Amino acid sequence: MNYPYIEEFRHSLVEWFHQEKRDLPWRRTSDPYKIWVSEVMLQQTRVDTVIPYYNRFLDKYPTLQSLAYAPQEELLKMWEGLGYYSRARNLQAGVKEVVEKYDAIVPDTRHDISKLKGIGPYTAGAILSIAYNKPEHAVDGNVMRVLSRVLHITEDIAVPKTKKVFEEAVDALIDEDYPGDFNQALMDLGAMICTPTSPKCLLCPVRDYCTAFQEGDADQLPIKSKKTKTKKVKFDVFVAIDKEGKYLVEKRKEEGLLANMWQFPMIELNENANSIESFQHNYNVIILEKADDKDLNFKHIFSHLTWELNCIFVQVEQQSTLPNDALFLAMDSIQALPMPVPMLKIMNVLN
DNA sequence: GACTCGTGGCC
DNA sequence: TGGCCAAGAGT
Repeated sequence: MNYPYIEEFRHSLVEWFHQEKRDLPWRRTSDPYKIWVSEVMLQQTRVDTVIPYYNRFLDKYPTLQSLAYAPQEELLKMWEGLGYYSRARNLQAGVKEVVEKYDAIVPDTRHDISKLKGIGPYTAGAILSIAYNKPEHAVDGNVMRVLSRVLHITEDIAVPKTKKVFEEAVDALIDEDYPGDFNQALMDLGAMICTPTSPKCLLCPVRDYCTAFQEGDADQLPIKSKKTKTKKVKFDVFVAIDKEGKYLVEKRKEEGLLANMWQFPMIELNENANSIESFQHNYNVIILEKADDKDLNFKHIFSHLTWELNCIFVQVEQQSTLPNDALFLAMDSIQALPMPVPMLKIMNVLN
């Protein structure tokens, strides 16, 4: 885009934003911490999903200090159902570093803020531009979609290197008087007008500057290569209750999928193994009775794999010590633990 | 650079 | 219904 159209583009975009921007909770504050929380929650997550989590989270942790030293189990419970749970752990680590190393002031340079856990190129630019009014790019999926159309960029946005093209484009286009509004305007435009399918070009404030609109191929952009299919993994899930009416639960490993979340014991189904024997052996219990009348069998689809879960409801007796991170707990105690959605589905059946 | 890491909504 | 997505970051 050439001068003077850049200036007209900026003005039209920011003016539209001032008129049409959505009233969102994190737009009612200038607290860098609260904007930080919102940006982390919004990573790969829809606005409508985030809103109630955001409100509850800041009610519980209104300041950097209140989050920095919160118990991790409580923190995960606040994040329960939101997904990508490492975000919560990284956010707390970053917040703790700000409290201890930066005297509880969120850094205002890309150099420093990018060192914090959980803050990558996008989140750094979002916080700097929105909270500190710094002219920094914040390129997310929305921005790549909008600018791929406006500037008719046809490189594959699934290739990481392509993001640099868009960052340089934002650097050239950004409104240095209103960088936060400019960045948010691109995102709101992507969410409300310049949508992935059926873009509302006739309502677009910058269609006069949009090459794809002129070419009539906005719905063909951006170019994005496909992903690979998800793998399937089968488990038997043992919902085991003892004589006191307590259920056997265990804490997952501290790294990887659903790290540190709680679950009913799961035995992966292999061709050469008996899951019932494995369960009794691994957890030092014997099955007294199996409830064949109950039946719960369902799939849970993650972004990169699918669980096929078959629940087995049993009464058990403990024979010796349980493995680490496994214990029998009463139902109301289990409900205070952070559990992933597939386990919450099982919990619902028990109530 | 390719994988990993959640969930709910949409068509 | 299955695939695709939605304000990415870590490894």
